[in-house]
Amino acid sequence: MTLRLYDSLRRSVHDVEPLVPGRLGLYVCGPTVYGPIHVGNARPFVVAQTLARHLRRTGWEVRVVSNLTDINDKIYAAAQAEGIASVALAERESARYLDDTSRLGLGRPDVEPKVTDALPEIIAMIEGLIAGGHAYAADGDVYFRVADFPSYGALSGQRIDEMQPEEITSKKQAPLDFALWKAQKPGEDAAWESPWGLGRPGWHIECSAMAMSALGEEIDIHGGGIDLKFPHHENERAQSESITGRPFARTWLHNGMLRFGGDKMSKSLGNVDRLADALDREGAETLLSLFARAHYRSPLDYSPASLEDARKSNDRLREALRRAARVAGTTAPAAAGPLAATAAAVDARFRAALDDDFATPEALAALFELVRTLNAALDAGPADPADVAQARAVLVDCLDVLGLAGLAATADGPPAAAVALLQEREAARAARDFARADAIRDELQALGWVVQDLADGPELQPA
RNA sequence: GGCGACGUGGCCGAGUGGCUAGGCAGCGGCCUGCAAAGCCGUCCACACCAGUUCGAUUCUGGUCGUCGCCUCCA
Repeated sequence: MTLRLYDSLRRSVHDVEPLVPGRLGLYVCGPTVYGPIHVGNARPFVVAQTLARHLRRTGWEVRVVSNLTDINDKIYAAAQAEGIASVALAERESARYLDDTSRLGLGRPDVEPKVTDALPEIIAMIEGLIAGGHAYAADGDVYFRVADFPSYGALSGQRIDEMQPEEITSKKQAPLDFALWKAQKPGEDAAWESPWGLGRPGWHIECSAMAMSALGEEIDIHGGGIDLKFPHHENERAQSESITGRPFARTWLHNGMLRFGGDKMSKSLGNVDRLADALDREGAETLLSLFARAHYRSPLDYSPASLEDARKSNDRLREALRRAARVAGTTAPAAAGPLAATAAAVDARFRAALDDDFATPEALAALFELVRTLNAALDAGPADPADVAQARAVLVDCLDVLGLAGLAATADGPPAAAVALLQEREAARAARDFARADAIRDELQALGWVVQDLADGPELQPA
């Protein structure tokens, strides 16, 4: 099966043709670390990590690179507001970003470069741009000459003559020119040496430099939020292609925005839910399920109702896995029954859906088909344990791609007190004292355990 | 104002020129002491107006509306 992805530059879905057969390099723009990230910021991370999991499962060798921008105007501002050194603030927020995203349980990108570690590459690239006539130094600053890059605007669909840029700053030669290097300004407590004096890189150059450094001059896939398309990715493209004369990214991958209360979730609007808070409240699985429910390019509604839906669909998956585990035992996967056949078909459909522009909703639908078939088989009577084990294995395997394998985890058993109550309830039921039995069920509920009377006896599950 | 995306059933959310998306919720049934879980059946669609077509939710044009970008932004 061929991997197909939507390329923002070509504005269509196309077959992915890797630079090296069997291998894919993926660069995703990470955060500027000036404060805690919100749930929306997590979307590109989740898309990249889950896409990589799918690709690895289907035989690709994948290298994910995602940067931390730890030099930026906002970092100076935030540090000043707190009265601490900007370097200290960036380090603290970098660590916090790594902690927060790690809690999603999707692992880490293979490489996570920081701007502060990439100054030599950045400076070399700026020198190259100046040498090639694509950029010019001006009194400690360096600017990229946009007029020098004919296809500027092609990625974002902006036309240079239609753009209404801010008024020209004194050192720029043209309004659209953007900074590659900025001279240190008063109040900025950190600066780096360069051929143009003390200063720091502009916003866009670091991604070009770090992407090339980690993945080469041409990269397979470059991703990020769609709000980065302009100017960030447009500028990255201009810089990179000016210096190499080759396409920078073979596929530009952009995820849609998270909507919160009808608007894009963003720090500037203030309608944010911090990722750490959301993880505390909802847990990683609910958030990951929510992300998977919508196609990565679509806007995604983040609301109590959508979280509730995500939680409940996880419950359904968890319940099916639990039922299957009771029957499956430790049977070796040598199954060939009808359920195993369905499982195989669903696995194929799951992979095909993700290969087709990473259609997680369709992939999820395939899994629910297997859930329904599995439940029906379990309802129908004694099921072949090997078949059930096979179906369960496929479910777990597929869910793992989405970071949801934890739904198969067996919870810690109930405490002795709860077990005792359950036994008491069984005695009451045997005596047909249903009032007593129901009262005990309420007590168990209060302890956090739900009773289910199954065909082969009662079972306690975490509420 | 410019560029782009999109408008699907009670809600969320896929998809397709004629053939079941899926989840949640509702209704009926089975199972159950009851409940939960599950299964079966079922109601509720493709913003509006034209056009193309044997046939459009699916293509074309227009209208209205929503969202994103054009400034920091995942």
